[in-house]
Order: sequence, then C-alpha cells, then structure tokens
Amino acid sequence: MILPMAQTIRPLRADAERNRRLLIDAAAEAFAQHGLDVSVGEIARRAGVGRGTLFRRFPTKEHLIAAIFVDRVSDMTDTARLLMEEEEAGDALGRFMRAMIEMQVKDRGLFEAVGHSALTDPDVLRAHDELLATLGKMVRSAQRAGEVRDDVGPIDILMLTKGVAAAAEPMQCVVPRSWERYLDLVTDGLRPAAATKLCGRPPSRAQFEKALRDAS
Amino acid sequence: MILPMAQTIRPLRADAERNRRLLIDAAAEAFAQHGLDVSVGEIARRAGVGRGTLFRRFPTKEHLIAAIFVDRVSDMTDTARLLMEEEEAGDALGRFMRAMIEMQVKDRGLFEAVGHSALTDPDVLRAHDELLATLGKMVRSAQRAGEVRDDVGPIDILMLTKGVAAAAEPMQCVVPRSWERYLDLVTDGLRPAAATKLCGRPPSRAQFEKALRDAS
DNA sequence: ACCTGAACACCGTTCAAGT
DNA sequence: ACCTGAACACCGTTCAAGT
Repeated sequence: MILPMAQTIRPLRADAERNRRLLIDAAAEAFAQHGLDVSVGEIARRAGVGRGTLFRRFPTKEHLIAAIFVDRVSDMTDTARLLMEEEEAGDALGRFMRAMIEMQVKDRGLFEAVGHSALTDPDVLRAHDELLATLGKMVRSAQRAGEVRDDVGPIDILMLTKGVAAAAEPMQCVVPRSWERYLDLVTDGLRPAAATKLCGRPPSRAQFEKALRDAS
Repeated sequence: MILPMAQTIRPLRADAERNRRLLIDAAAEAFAQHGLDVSVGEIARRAGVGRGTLFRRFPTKEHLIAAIFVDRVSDMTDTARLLMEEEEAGDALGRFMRAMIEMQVKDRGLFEAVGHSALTDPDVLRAHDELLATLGKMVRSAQRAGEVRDDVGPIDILMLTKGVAAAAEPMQCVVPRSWERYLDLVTDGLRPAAATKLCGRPPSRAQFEKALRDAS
C-alpha cells in the first residue's frame, strides 16, 4: 500500500469538523427533498452556520455536492463488502447493482451534477478506488462462476448502473420501479450465453481516474 | 387521424417567427459550445434581439431548451423514416439507436435538463408521438425478423438509448466512442436468444405522455 | 484558525415605454 | 402585436471585521 501524497494532512479543528458534517448532512437532506437548486443560503441556515462558513469549508457549491457524492460511494463500498461475505458469487453482483441503481434513482440529479465538475478533489478518487477494488473481486468471482461474461470489468458495471438509472428516470413517476425492467435486460446482456464481441476494452482504472480529473 | 385540440391556432407575425428561429438556432449553438449555463443575455445578443423578446417567445429559459429538444426529436423522426425505407429490418433499428445515442452524447446536458421541466407544452408531446409511431413499426419489423425479443416496445428502445448515452458519458473524454461498447452489450440483451423474463411490461404511450406531463 | 453577515457580480424574469 | 433595455429579485461567492 502506497499512500497517495495526501493533502488532508492536518485534521480540522473540532468545531470546523463538526460544521463540515452539519453542512453535508443538511445539504444532503435539502437536495433530496427539493433538488439541487436549493440555495446555499438555505443550506447554511438549515445547518445553523453562516454562509461564509460554507464557502470556507467547500470552495464552491459543487464541492459540497461532491462531498455528498463521496459519502454515497463509501456507503456503496460498505454494501459491496457485506455482499461479498454473505452472498453467492452471482447473487452478490446482482444485488450490488440493484443497490447502486436504487441509490442513484433516489437522489435525482445528484449524480448527474457530479459528472461535470469538481471531481478533481482526491477524496472522490480515493472513494472510487476503494469501491473498485471490492467490485473488481466481485466481478471476477461472478465470472469464475460462469454467470457473467469475461469481457467486462468493474468500471463497466459502474457505468451500466448509471445507465439503467438514467434510462428509468423519465418514467419513474408513472412506473415507480421501472429500473428493474432495464436492469433485467442489461443482466441478460451480461450473461456469457448472450455474449457477442463488444467494441473496445474494459476501461482501466487509469482511464477512469483521468476521466475524473478531466471533468472541468 | 384526430387532430389534437391544438393551441397554435394563430400563426406568429413574420418578424416574430423569424426571431423565434434565430433564438432557437443561436441557443442551440451556444449550448452545444459551452453547455446549458450560457446566459439568456448572451443568447439574445447572438440572435441579435433584445432580452425581452426572448421571454416574449419563450416564457422561461427551460421552454427555450425544450424547443431545441423538439427540433432534435423531429430530426430523429426523419432519420427513422429514412432508415425504414432504406435498410433491412434488423439493421434499421440498430442504426436508429446509434443515431439517437450519438445525438445525445454530442449535446451534453441538453437531454438531461429536459427531463425535469417544461415538457408540458404540446409541441414536445406531438414530436414524441410522431417519433414513436415510426419507431413502433421499426421495432415490430425487427421482432418479426427474429432479431429483437418480443417483450420490448418502442418506448423501451428510447429509454435504453438514453441509458447508453448516460453510461458512456463519464468516460467520454478519455474513451471517445465508449458508447459503442455499451450499445453492443444492450444489443446482446435485446436478442431473443438472451431473453429471460423482464420485470413489468413495455410502457404504453399513455404512460409516456403522463410522464411528460408530470415532469413539474 | 475559524466564524459571520454585509457587499458584489451576475443571471433569470418583468414591465413601462416605444414602434 | 411585437420589440427593447432599464429595473428587480435572487443566488453564488468574497471579504473585512470579529472571536
């Protein structure tokens, strides 16, 4: 294990760390309720701090959004680890994809907004590295069990969950769990029996990290 | 054919119609270049009209975006009709999906933004109705040829193209045509050979229209 | 080192005055 | 009927003054 030349060397003062938490939680709740266009003033008020404090902790509104995103990715890493212990090879991956999609469908907009900006900060990268490590094992294990085609990697799986969530979103208010339909279809496409040669190769972790960095 | 009780009864005055066109074209170009957060002032300036004129023609910025969206959907209808005439049953659908995805990948953000608002206006609905009519024939024809599973409908296809575009988008700057990879996988899932029972049923046109209307 | 709220620049939208 | 640009309300961000 090589530590990244981290910049979070000095921990925050106790009150600052507390405010950070309050802001992230208040923002997560507000965004979940009303979408991403709640004002930072409203968020600061809900968290019980001044507007300036928000911008001292997060250089921009998008960095605050990214912080919530990191929390969610970490949650998914926990879920993935749990599933690896408790489930059979094929079941684990299927369940992970369900959990991932449900999360993305729940917080409308949050994940769309993150694609475009401020993913440069290293917390985002580290959270994804951890998730991908576990997910990589999960995918390989499902492949060894013959339940998933060999030519896909963990990043493909991540992208596909995003795709299923996006596909289902327009109809979601009318057909609440329509994402299950599209997950079923993608799962059919993931089976070795269905496999036809895919364009390209599974994205590498290096490519993924570059993609995160390039999001201007 | 029953005409919808249209509201676009009275046509616009010549100069107004011209300004409308100028605004849509200027906005399309500006959005394609710099994303959706170019200001309405900038757009009005590019179109060579006052800011007030923009808001006289489009009650809100989102309505302007929706107008561009309608243009694109109409283009896709033309493409679909052409493909129906010129291609074999299976090829037509595949090519249509490619065209649809390429368009969504090209104008980043445009299609994400439209899902959420101002789709109530009847132009959006009519454009989709026309597209779905042609796409419905295309899907059935591919199904009769045994190239596509029977339990999907045209709206499923539309949603799946959105999903593929969304899945590919994060990696797009690093792996430019990565959407082809995910389209290949979805195509594998669409083949009758791969078919396992899907959750739910193909969305009906009535459900789709309700979804458009409910987007508050 | 951190907190705060007033101040700033900017953007979507409105409207009174013009043709 | 339509066009225009000044005016308004609001939001993200900064910063001087405080602890």
